[in-house]
Amino acid sequence: MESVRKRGPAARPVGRGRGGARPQQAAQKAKSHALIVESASRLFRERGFAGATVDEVMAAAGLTRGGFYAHFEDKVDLAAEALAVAFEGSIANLFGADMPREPRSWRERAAKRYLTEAHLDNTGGGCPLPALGGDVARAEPELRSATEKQLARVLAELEQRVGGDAAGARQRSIAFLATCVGAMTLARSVEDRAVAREILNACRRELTKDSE
Amino acid sequence: MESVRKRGPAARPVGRGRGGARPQQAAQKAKSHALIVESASRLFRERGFAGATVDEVMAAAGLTRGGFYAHFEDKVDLAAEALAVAFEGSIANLFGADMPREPRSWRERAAKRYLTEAHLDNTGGGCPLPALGGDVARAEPELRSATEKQLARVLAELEQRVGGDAAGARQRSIAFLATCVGAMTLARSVEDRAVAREILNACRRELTKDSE
DNA sequence: TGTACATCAGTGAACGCGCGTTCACTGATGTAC
DNA sequence: TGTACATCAGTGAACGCGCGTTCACTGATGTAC
Repeated sequence: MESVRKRGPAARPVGRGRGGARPQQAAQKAKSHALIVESASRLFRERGFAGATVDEVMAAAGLTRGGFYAHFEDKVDLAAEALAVAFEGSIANLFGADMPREPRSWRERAAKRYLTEAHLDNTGGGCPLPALGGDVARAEPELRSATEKQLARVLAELEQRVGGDAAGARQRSIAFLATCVGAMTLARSVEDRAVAREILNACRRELTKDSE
Repeated sequence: MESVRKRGPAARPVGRGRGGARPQQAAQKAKSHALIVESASRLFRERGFAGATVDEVMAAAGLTRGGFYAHFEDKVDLAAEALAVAFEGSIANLFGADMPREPRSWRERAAKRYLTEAHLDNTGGGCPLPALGGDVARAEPELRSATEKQLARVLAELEQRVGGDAAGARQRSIAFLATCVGAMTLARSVEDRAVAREILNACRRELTKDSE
């Protein structure tokens, strides 16, 4: 994970001699692929990129290790896809159709959803930023580029929801997200549940107070 | 690092037969000990607990691997000490005698110091919370207890500096710290320097704006 | 229609490597007599 | 004062283990003729 990656065209030699398309097999493979990525997305968030092994990810997807490299160039490649899937879930959770559109209501609902004990305990299914931000910071540039792209999406959505004067919307969006991510990071870094709760509650109140 | 630790009294058998104290040797050992912890503190922040090996830490301290277990029970033990040293530095940096005592000035100086490119690039010498928060969250409980203790110190200092009405001081302190930690986490998670800078600047402005 | 055959997702043993940890040893220090 | 000896910080080879990755193989699928 730390080391440089051997490159190469990885030329998938699809020289099918006579046969036509094999949609059945392709569909099966796509299904397995998605299963592997979902398993990885959860396991990586729970244990970090280095803490979850290729073996464990494949086993969680009901497969064996050997098949892995027919799906991914290497573990970093998997990490990039797993990260994207994790962001997808987070974005759907915070900006889905079930969320209010009025800024003040949205902020309250979003902060209540994010800064909660359920999320604290659900690292594997939660926001990838507190779960993997530290890992991404020291990983391959490709993972930071992937994160950057997803972060831009999150911020674009946020700008349409935070409310307040339009001029400061982007600044407030960034700070809102930073506070959420920092709060979860801090809350998960302490052992005492009461302290964790206090951190989450303090930030929730601060993010939904009137002046904001 | 993930596994449970073998316990045991680790009874250092100091049954000195005839000799008295050996202050020279003890002093030498203490010096080495401090060197190892400082090297670890930097390397762990840079690469994570799993990313820096016992070998590398000892080499950085000018020693060889074998001596390690005369200083520490295991790698987790080292991590706990390294974490404490990192917090010490961060606390000195934000609450030292060279910082203003007036709340508004302090906030400006603190945010300017923390949310800066120099800090962004200095993971190994910077705040342990964005650098190791994610690692601590999934590490041994002992590391979370250590973090909790240090966090309490940071918050106690913060409460005396953030300003505003006394009733909300703790809440504002927690949110202030969360925003700082989240901002650095986000900024380090993207590849484009301009984006990182925007994140840091947005949070700095938000934390020092008038209404706060 | 039947059959030979090409394809390919997935298997599982094996590889090389690096990690945390152990342990018999070394050499400098300084005390006891 | 001199010398034998106990102490102990640090050395470096070795250990067992688990990781990411490779590769020859299997068995199901479905096409070509």
